Amino acid sequence: MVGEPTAVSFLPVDEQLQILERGVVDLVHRDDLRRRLEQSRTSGKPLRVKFGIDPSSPDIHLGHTVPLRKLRDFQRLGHRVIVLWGTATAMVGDPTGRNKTRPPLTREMVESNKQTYRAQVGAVLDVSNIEERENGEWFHRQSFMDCISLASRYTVARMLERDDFQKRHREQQPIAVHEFLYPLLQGWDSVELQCDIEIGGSDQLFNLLVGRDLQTQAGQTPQVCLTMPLLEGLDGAQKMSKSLGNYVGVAESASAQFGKLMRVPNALLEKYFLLLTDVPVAAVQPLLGNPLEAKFALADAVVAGYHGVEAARAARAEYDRVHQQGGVPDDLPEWRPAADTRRLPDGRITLPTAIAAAGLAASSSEARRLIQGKGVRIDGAVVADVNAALGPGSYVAQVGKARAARLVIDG
RNA sequence: GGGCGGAUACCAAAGCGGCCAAAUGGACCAGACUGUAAAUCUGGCGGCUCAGCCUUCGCAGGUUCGAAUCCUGCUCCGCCCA
Repeated sequence: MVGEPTAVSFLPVDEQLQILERGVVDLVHRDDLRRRLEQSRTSGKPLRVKFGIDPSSPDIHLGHTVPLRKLRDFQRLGHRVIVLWGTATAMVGDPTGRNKTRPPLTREMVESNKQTYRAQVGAVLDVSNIEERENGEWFHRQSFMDCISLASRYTVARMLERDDFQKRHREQQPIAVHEFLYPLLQGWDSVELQCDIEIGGSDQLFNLLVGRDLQTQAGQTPQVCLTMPLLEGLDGAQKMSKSLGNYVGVAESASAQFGKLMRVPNALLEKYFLLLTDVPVAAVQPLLGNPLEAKFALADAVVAGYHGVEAARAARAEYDRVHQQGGVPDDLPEWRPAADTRRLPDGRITLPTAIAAAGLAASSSEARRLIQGKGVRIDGAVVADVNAALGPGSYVAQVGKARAARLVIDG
């Protein structure tokens, strides 16, 4: 989705504030933000709003879009969005929320992650109208003595104020010295970029606040810090993350996104509406009375944002057919036996072999167990026989309600 | 630098010479129920050409008819003292 043309003149401050405060967790300080908005409106000068992205993983999901959407709000209101690629900081590794030291990334990994990331950020922001920077610009050319100088601006006691450091310290988990440096690096970015505002996840508050201190020391007006909630994933418990498998990817197909959003726990519906859609708060409440309908509305809104209204409609129709009428999904992945696929003497392929080879099960042993557990259907009929085998032909194989493929076996 | 203790499957954690592919809980998968989700119940949860066979209990050797369990060395981790 692409933003509307940049506003020529700014909206009244109260209207801007109303939009900007949606979903926000921390705002340090609200009065500062108001003052800055007033100044920018008077002077006609947009605010500089920074968001740092450490390209430490290659894909972005709906959890990442929460702060990105906030940036988009700023962008649409005519402010200057700065996406700061943490090419240097990604190699240090943000200790936030970690209970152990992050493994360092190589420069190559960082660069390739950045490329994929960048393409996906465009799904939320108008990337033709942002300022892109890298903190490698300054950190890669600074000397060790610069680093010492930066480190001297903050005390150990202040670093230890952080919950996660405190916890690790108390539990006698290791904290590497460079981890103390991370917040300083992030804060220094704000000095270099002369930010008016920095946005981050709510776990980033400490890092954002360090930026204020460093800016003050550097003679700049300290930035406004604005944090957004962390979004729980589909399991309803943990933060959305790729490694936990509880995510909805920005780059996923419309039907995949739709199906996943229909699996969001009811308890999270309101939060998802607030953070992932533009549906007015007042309009959300009445929807929640009927969780199923609300969920359809949510999935519609989100999928339409990434794939368009038509695709969302089609995804919904498909969902209806597949999940509510037990049908078969569109766009079945097609599997054909490879040359080395094991066959019976008569040329047939056993079902467990085919199911596993087609990627519907992790192994033929698992496929076998699934069959025994009545979890496998061929052309809509449950297969009970572990020793079933497929001759030439085309079959629709389904495992559970989510996995399906078309098996095409030649003679 | 000194003194202890530990490394078991995705995670946590039993086992301490055969009855161990390895208890139990969580996560996860499938089934029943449910127009979503949740709850509940059932089954599964190393691999294979699967009533049998093969590979696993930090790594490498050794003792034994037989080892996750005993011995030796190595690596890593935690605790306590300095």
